[in-house]
Amino acid sequence: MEDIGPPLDAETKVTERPHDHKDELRLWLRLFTTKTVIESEIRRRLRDRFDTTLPRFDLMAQLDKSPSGMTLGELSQRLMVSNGNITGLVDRLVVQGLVDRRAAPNDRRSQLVTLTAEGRRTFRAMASAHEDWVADIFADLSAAELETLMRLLAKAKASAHKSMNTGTDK
Amino acid sequence: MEDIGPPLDAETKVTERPHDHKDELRLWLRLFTTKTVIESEIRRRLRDRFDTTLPRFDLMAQLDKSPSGMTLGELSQRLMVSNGNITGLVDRLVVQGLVDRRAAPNDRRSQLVTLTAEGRRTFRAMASAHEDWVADIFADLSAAELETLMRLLAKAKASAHKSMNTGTDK
DNA sequence: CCTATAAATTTTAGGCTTAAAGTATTTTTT
DNA sequence: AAAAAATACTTTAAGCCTAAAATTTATAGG
Repeated sequence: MEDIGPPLDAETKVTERPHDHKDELRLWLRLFTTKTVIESEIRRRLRDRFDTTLPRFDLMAQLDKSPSGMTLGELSQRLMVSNGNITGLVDRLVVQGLVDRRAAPNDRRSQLVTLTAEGRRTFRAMASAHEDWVADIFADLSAAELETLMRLLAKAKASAHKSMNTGTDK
Repeated sequence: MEDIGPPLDAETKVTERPHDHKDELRLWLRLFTTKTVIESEIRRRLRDRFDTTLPRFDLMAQLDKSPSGMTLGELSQRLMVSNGNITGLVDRLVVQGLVDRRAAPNDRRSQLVTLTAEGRRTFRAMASAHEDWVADIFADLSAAELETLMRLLAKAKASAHKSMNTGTDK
């Protein structure tokens, strides 16, 4: 039998005897490693077959969905990365001739970024291969399992967001 | 009606008419963003409350589990990062006085890395807070949902590993 | 013993990333 | 209109990360 120690009063019980959170920790570790394994495979393929990187691919994917172009600020928000990061990423894509950067019509602070014709052609080829890679990576999961994962990950993300606002110490 | 084009022989059918893989793509995107959201929150808390980074925390976690120390090569494998990366991380932790680096007994090529007394004390405090953060982040998921996620992520990881070895073009 | 190969680590060059400070422009307030 | 605040972006300093080349030490074969 388990020794539960001396009796505790009601107020201190929870903090004195927190149930352990090893399961959540294990889940977080597994989420982390699963993502790492998949991501490093995708990065490797992008590099080997298209001589590009995941951040550049992601940026181009956003632009492909916005034919009229996006500002650096919009890209920063969509890709969830800092402004300064986008500056450098766009710089390198401009050098490669895959995107264009031009002044926004009404605001001289802003710049509109668009795919060049070559950028669009290149992206479409990469996206097609990428879709196949991902399908291959998840090939062993049934449609029902995919759906369950989608739902639970959404729930996890929502839970995480909630804990950021109401969390122990922000 | 859809024009399915000329008849295809059995061998080429699958590759000529792949069903679309948008679901897998969406799942990958969700896995990615879920991990990003959680990870950036954890990084922020590690920085704000302990003035450290996730890679350093992860490295110290490995050392905490190996009281007799680990070589740089072992750390590299466990953390799934390159050798050169570990060199720099250990350098910075040595400067901070959190880890020690000493020659391995039987092989002058190797070095054994261990937590210092302060490193161990510091890590234990961080690990305890970290466990609480993660529990908080996943608070809205039931035990059954945690278990399902664990299982499906393991399956996804296994599927990914398989596709790396047998994949379209390695 | 000597040479070739392997293993452990470091170095190098380059890219990604952030937070914080700085610049230019626009909008709001007074 | 002038001053103040906000917005869009760039720069800076520092850390993380990789692949590939280089260095040092160990091991194996002759």
